[in-house]
Amino acid sequence: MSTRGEYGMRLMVDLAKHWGQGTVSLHAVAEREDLPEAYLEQLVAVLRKAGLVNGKRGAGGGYVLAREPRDITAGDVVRALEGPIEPQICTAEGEAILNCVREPDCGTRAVWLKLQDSIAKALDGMTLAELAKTTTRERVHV
Amino acid sequence: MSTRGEYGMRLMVDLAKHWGQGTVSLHAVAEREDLPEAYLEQLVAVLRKAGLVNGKRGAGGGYVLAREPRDITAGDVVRALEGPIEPQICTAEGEAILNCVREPDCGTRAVWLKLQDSIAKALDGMTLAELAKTTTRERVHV
DNA sequence: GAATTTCCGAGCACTTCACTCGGAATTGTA
DNA sequence: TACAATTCCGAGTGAAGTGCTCGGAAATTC
Repeated sequence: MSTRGEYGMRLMVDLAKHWGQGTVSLHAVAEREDLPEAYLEQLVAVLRKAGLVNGKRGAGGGYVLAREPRDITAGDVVRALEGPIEPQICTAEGEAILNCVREPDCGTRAVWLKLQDSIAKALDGMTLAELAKTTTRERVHV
Repeated sequence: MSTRGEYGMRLMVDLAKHWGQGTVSLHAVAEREDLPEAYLEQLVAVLRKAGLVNGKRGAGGGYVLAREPRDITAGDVVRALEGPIEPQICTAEGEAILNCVREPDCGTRAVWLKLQDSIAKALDGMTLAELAKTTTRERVHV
């Protein structure tokens, strides 16, 4: 997981916190979250193309979540920024690609399938609405 | 997850399959698994330093698992080859490092903590013994 | 028309990935 | 003792990805 996912998530959670309050400029987000603004521009472009945010140009413009915070999951954000959740090539999400040359049902495939499933369940189970109003201490019990 | 993890896992599962049959040469593994032998050399060096395999030099030499297959988990292998399981800096395994500048309990931290926990549980729950004797179709139900 | 803001593309230093290569040290076998 | 098979070790390399910066065009509001 790179900073793309981290920064992007911070950005999206920030937008979720300001849901219903009109557009939010990247400048404001960058300052609040202490992130490089020019870099955020790149990331938000990807999120926009993925249909997760809408941008409005001009003075007083900014970004808004394209859907309600409760309808956007952490999985949506991660998938947009880091690509599909697939630890290995032989576990592509959606398609069943088998590239294990010698054995089509190699034992190691089980590892990646289970891992992928585990990651996807964890990320798809969290919505921006939850993340926006909850602190770590309350939510996570490791 | 890079090919280091994939190749390394295939290597370890192969060794597990030949557990009790003496040493296995990298040449044999590379041929069976259709992997670049010279590259495997690098990976197995890491696994050896991590105490997961033992090497024996000379003709008829090769590698053996350092412990019984049921005492080595997929998590051991991944951690050795890909580093500690930590999706973000702020979720280092073992230590509690907080580097979120503005908010020490930022909401996004919950994402990474939950994700990390999920990955670790999945990987630490699979042993080489299981993987060695089971095919994908039997084990995984996605 | 001027300030603000999103859009867009290019570029850049750095690191990692996925290897290859050459060679030394060790061990079994003929 | 020669030799082949191995593990060990370090260095190097091309391609890709990371994490940015920069310049500028287009749209919108005041």
